[in-house]
Amino acid sequence: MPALPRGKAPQMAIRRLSMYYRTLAALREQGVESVSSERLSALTGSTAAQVRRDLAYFGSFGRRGVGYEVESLQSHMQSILGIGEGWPMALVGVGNLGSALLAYDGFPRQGFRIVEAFDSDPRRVGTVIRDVVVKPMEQIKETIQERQIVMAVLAVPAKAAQAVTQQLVDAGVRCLLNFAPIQLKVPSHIYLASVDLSIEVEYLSYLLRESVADYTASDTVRPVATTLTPG
Amino acid sequence: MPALPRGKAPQMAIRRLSMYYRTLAALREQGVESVSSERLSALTGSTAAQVRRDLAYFGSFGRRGVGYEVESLQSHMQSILGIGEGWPMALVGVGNLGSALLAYDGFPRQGFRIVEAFDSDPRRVGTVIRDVVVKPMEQIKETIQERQIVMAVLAVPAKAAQAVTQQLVDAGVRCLLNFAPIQLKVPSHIYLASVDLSIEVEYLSYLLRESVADYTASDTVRPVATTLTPG
DNA sequence: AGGGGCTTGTGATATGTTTCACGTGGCAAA
DNA sequence: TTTGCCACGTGAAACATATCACAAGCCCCT
Repeated sequence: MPALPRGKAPQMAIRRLSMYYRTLAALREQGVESVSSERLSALTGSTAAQVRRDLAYFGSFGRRGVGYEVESLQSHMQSILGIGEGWPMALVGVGNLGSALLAYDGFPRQGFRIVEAFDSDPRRVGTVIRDVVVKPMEQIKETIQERQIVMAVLAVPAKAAQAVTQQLVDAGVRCLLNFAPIQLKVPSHIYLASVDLSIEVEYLSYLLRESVADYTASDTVRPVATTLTPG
Repeated sequence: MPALPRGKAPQMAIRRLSMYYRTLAALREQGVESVSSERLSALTGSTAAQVRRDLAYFGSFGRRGVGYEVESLQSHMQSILGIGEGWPMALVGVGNLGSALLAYDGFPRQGFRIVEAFDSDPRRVGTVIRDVVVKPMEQIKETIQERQIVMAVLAVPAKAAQAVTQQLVDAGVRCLLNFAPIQLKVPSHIYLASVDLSIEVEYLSYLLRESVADYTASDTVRPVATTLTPG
C-alpha cells in the first residue's frame, strides 16, 4: 500500500533472488508452507537481514510475526525474475562447451530453452543435438528475427566472439550470455552476462597462493613448491 | 621501497587482475612494450584510476610519466595470480558439462590442467578423454592424495554435489570450482568459486523484464507479451 | 642543466552495499 | 479483550568499493 519509491536493487541482490527462488522451490517440494527470513538465510548462505532487505527492494511479501508464505513468495520471485516467460534462446558455437550447454537440462528446468544453434564449421552444420538442428552463421539474422529470439549464448572462441556479438546485436538480440574469455564490447542497450572460467580458476589460484605466503611485491620469481597437503 | 602496509584487495580487484593479465599477454604478442593505465583500462573495460588502484594493492609496477612495461607487468600479474605454478586439477562428474570442461583448452592455456577425472556411472568409468582416464568415485581420496591435487572442479548434479564436496575436502583438496546449481557448504579453510548458469540466465531475464516495465509489487500475473524487436 | 609535459601512486572524497537495531503489525493464548 | 511474543520492514550506522584530483617522479627536448 505504501507504494514506496523502492530504490534500484544492486546486482548482487538480484542474483540472490535466484537463490531464494530455487530454495523456495525446494521447500515447496518438501511440503513446507511458511518460512522465515532467518530460515531462508540459513539455507542460502545469506543473513536474515540481507534476505529481508533484498526482498524489500521489490515489495513486502511477508507477514510480521509470521514469515513468508512459501508458495506466494516463490511466485513473486518468479515474476520478478521473469522465469516462466519462456524466453527462447539461441546458441552460437557448438564446440565442446556449446554442445554441453545445448544438452544441459538446467536451462529448460528453469524455463529457458535453447531453440536454435549456429556454428561456422560446415562439419557441424546440420547435426542435431537435443532436437536442435545446427544452422550456419549466415542464417543467424533471419532465424533470430523470425523466432523473436531475445537471448543468445556465446560459446565461440575468443577471437570470434566480438564479431559474432555484432551479428547477434544486429539481428535484434537483447541479452548475451558470454562464455568466451574476452571482455565483450556491447552497445549500452544490450544486457551482458559473462562466465569466464579462466577468471574463476585464477581467482582460486590467487587465494591458494596467498594462503601459502602473503604476497608482497618482489622481483624474484620464487619457487614456492611448498606441498599443500593439510594436517 | 615504502613497503606500505598494502590493504587487502577486494575480490573484484583480483578478478580484474586476470583481465589485465590476459590483455597484457595479447599486447605482448602484438609486440607492444609499454602501456599506460589509460590504455589498459580501455582494453579491459575498466577506468584508468581503477587499474592503478588495483595494481597498487600489490606494489608499484609502473614508472611515472611513462606507464607500465608490458612484459614485466604481465609477469608480476602471473606471479600474483599463481599462474604457471601448474596446479593440477581433478574433475568430478564427466557428463555433458564435465566432458566439455575436460576438453576445454582454456584451462591448459592458462597453465591449469585437469589431470584426473571421476564419475559414479560405471559406463563412464574407464573411458578416456584427452588422455585422462575416468576413474570411479572410490578412488578419489587415494588419487588426490597421491598426486597432491589441490583444486577440484565439480560438474555433478545438484543432488550429489554436497556429498562429493565432502569427499574432496576429506581427500585434502583446498579449492573447489563448482558448477552445480546449489549453494555448497564448505569449511572455512576451503576456497570456493561457483559458476551458476541458472543465476546468470535469470539475471539477464530480470534485466529484460525490467526494461519492459519497471517492476513493482503486484498480485496479478500480467501477460506482458510485448514484442521486443527493437527499432 | 633546466623546464615542460606526461603518467603513476595515493590521500581524500563520493558512492554503493551490508549490517544493525528497533518500531510496527500480526497471531495465539488466557 | 488484553497480553506477550514473534518476525517483518526499514531508517540509520558501519563498512566496502570506486572515483577524484593532485603531488611526486620520470623522460625528453632544448
